[in-house]
Amino acid sequence: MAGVTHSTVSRALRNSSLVSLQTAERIQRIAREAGYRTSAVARSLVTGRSDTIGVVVTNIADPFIAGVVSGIEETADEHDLSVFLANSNAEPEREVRVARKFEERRVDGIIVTASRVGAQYVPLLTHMQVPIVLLNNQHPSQFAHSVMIDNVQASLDAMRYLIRLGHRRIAYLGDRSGYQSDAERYQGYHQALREAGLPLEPSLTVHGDGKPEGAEAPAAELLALLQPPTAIFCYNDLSALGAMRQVRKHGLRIPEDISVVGFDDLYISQYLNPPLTTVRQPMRQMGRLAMETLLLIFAGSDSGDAIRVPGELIVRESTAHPRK
Amino acid sequence: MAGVTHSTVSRALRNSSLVSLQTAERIQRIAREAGYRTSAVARSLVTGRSDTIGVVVTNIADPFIAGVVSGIEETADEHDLSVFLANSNAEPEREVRVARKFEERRVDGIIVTASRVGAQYVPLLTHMQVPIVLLNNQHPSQFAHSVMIDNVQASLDAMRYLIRLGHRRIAYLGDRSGYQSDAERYQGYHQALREAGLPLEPSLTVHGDGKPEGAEAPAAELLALLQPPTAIFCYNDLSALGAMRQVRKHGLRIPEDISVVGFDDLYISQYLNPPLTTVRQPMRQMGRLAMETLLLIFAGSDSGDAIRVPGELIVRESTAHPRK
DNA sequence: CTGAAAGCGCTTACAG
DNA sequence: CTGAAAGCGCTTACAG
Repeated sequence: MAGVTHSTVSRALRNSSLVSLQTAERIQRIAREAGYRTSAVARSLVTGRSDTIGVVVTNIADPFIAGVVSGIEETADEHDLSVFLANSNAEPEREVRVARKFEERRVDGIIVTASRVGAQYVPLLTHMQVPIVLLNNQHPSQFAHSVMIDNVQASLDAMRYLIRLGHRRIAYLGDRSGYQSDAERYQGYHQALREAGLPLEPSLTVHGDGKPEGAEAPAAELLALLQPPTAIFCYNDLSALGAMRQVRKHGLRIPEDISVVGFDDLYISQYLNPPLTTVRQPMRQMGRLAMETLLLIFAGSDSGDAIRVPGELIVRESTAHPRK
Repeated sequence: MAGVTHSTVSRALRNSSLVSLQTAERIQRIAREAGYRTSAVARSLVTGRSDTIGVVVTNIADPFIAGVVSGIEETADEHDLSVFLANSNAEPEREVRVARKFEERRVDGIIVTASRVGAQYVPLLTHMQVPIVLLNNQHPSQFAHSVMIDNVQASLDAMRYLIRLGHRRIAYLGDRSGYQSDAERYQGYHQALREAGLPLEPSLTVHGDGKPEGAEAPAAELLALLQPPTAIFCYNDLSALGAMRQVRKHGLRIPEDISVVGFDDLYISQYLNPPLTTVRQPMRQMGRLAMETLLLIFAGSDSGDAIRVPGELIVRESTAHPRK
């Protein structure tokens, strides 16, 4: 106690204009000396806002996701919001469970990255009291708010580039089928082939799981073909990593014998040997956009837009003209 | 209202034994149908526990840190704790600021990864009300609780391996000097040289910044030496990435012309070309240990130990016997 | 087994 | 500019 009440202290600490400058300063000094720290939980209870958001990710160790979270955290911090982080392990039930937990914690909003929540779960998420923004969600749904990379345009760009180099037999090494981003990237692949009058050969489309290990077997299949492809367009950089290893195992050189293109432009991709040609997803900026969408919702301007972010083809040394 | 009071509802939802099974079930059903979600913030206010921990990291986009956070989150989730995540950008003031913010949020504990908080800040952290565990902290300090990789042993192992291969001119490409992990890894380097009766040549020790870009200039210096090293022991895998690129730029081959060793064993290191020989830090497990230390403190068994985790040398294809 | 009461630590109209 | 009072949504002894 410093001679005043409760209320005055509260006002002094929040810099209310309803308190004289000198008492305010005195109180702040005493508070500092005593090591007083306002209880954000008590404040939340009365204000009804927690100044907190929840981020659910499939796996924080995935470098794409870590980049996105970095952008989210940065923006949240600028606005004095704290962020809860939870992994879903790409399990839909878990995703719903952690979202519910966030709701109990009275977060002001939730961002879900690469949501795996399918049709059966959407209602559970939709009926939550908390605004939700989806980033690169893997199931088309009626969510009002989302931030997504423009997969079709981006893979179209990458494919057109390969075709311009002279490639005629281009393979697509996808993610597990069924997810939206895989379907859209395949769509770009397909469309580019059609544009160029090239046949869509089924044996040139294979599926991994978005990780290096998972890409090795399908890449091997491709290389074992009677007429192997001269270029492989991969679902993401991690898949490209597995494909490249497999290419080397077969004694082939990149890009002389076969070109490889990735998707994401992970931080490390420029340091690979050879540096990887890929489509850049501006992960940090996408995280930022998702957070800003939430901020807009908090401010009441509920636009309800689905934001599409363009990808950018980054040409490096893993691609070249085909052999013959 | 379902015919009972406040208190009974609270008891029913928390599965208290002080309530009849049938009323409990009825209440739970009604709660579910009404979409009722307990307010964790109100609960925290009365219980005095938030079931929440804060994790401060230098940069979540760093793959080592993402691995650690993954282990923390996993363990926290198993114990029904939610985790706050904040980046410090390796700025000591910011680190203190976010730790304070966590204190306001009444987290039950804090884990700081790769703390950059130097001597002048330690008191600020020490005087907090919340238990703190440091993971790979970068300044020796009087913190009771810490989890650290055994840097000296690990780099000793790596160096002994290189010496056994026949290398006599081995360089150390470190982090910015002044940090504990750099100092300790250098110590292992130094000690191994002494053991083998090899001279400690100053020009063979250079400093980067723990990132690929930052390693390129010092690596170039090394390669420009009249007698360049036959092996480079790098502070971490990211530095090794930059060093390897520089080696290639100089037209040299790895490992035929020069061997490269990293530290961390990032997920992607096994997929590099060539796959990187490195010291594995069990990041996930280290995160888990930090969280378990916090759990122990919560349970009152305040051991006060500093945990040292051994590193493991992983031999891959970036190392070989020296040329001549 | 259930209810009535107090209280966790704040904020914020409402008076003065 | 400051104080007294109510209340945010829970939990938990205390009675019964």
